Amino acid sequence: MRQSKLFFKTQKEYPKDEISLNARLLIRANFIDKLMAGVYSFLPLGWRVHKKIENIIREEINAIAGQEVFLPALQPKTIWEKTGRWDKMEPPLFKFQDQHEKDLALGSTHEEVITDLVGRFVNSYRDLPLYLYQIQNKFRNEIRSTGGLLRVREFLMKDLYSFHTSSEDLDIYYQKVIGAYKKIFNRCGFDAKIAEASSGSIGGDVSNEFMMLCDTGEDKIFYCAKCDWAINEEKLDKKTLEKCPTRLPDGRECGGKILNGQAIENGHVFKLKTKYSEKLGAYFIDKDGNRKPIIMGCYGIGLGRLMASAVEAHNDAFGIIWPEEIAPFDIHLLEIGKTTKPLRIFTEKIYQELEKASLEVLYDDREGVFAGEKFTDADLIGIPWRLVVSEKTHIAKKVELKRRGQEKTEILNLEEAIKKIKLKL
RNA sequence: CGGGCUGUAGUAUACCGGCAGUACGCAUGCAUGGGGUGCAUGUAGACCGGGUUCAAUUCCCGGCAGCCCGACCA
Repeated sequence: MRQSKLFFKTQKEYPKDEISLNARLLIRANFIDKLMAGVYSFLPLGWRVHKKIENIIREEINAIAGQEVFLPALQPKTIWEKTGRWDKMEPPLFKFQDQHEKDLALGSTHEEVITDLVGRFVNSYRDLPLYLYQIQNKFRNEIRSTGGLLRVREFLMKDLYSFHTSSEDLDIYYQKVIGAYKKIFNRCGFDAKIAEASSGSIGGDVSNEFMMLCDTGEDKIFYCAKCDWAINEEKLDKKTLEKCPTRLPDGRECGGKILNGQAIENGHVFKLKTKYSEKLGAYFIDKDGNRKPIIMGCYGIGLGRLMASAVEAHNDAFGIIWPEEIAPFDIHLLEIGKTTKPLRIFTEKIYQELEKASLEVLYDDREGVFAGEKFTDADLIGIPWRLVVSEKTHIAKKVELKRRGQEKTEILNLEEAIKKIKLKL
């Protein structure tokens, strides 16, 4: 992508009135734009990051047999009344009426819709288990939006729903989802702690939150220094914890030291059991001919929040430092100094070679922009590798390679640089 | 929703009860070309409504909007 053509303009100042680090960086670096409190546009750079997160999630959920669907955001009051959540979810349910004064809601979550759907299609134990997910906009009439992208009123969520014939089968799949989630969060650049949590308005008796340690997080957790076990403070009814209670595969206790800190909740998984299936009439006939409610689980990840968390976790005084897998591009190619024809030909060739090597390149080909501004922009945007070309390197037939967040600059030829980048990627 | 703070060019800000200033941006020109370059010219602004006053961007009231604290939230 040629930067001169990119719909994008970094700002010289941080936005006033934004305290939240992710909002300050993402707005200033022009990844997102705020339309109103808790409602943001994703601009080309930001949308690329968002898409990468989306694809990572899709890959990992497909890998555990998830089938992607797309459910409506516009939902009738009737199904919400069946579960008793029409009144209970206000807020955060957005409610309004259509032309015919029929009550509607914008989906803040999709248990009702999916359970209604599955209930009408699943009749037999032979149809189960079933794993359906979507990546779709959720609308939440939050009392207050906070922390930039951390808590917004409209956002894309990956929500997966599983349907089983038994609790045992749910338990097995629940663990599979936890495994997939670990991979997703690792690929997005951080280790998540898996916290025992309370279920809130979603319900069910067991739930786990995927927590990223971060001083600006809204939740306080107690976590193990050795493994990924944790517990949300709200779940910890005053009993003190000294050692990690997790059972290792060999049956011993983990016994790791317990620490505490603030964390951001990036995902939440629930064992719903039959809470929704009973109310919405989602039953199946088992092997012995008995009619039983379907056993359910549900599993959510907020994509924008995940993106914000990555920014909160990876930055320095100069800007964002994207983890490789979710960076908007692999390489930021800068041509600096006065643009002369021979230099431009040299840089264009490098740009082509990089793309030929299947690398994603943002090419700062802007003319008349000073080196300092290009460097400052590059640091702010935070693409993992910076490749600089100038009259100096042109004469030497070399490029300068620097990794965002590290001091060292290397001067080498293009083939060596590509090799190096590919090894790290 | 309750509490607190705040609304001045695209952005960040200054001053003021009496014609609204600066920096960046943007446009044009010349110079320049390795960490937001220099000079010149131009461009663009008081959230909305009411009140007090000879006069309101400034003071008062009401809206609206933003941020922050509270709310079992992906």
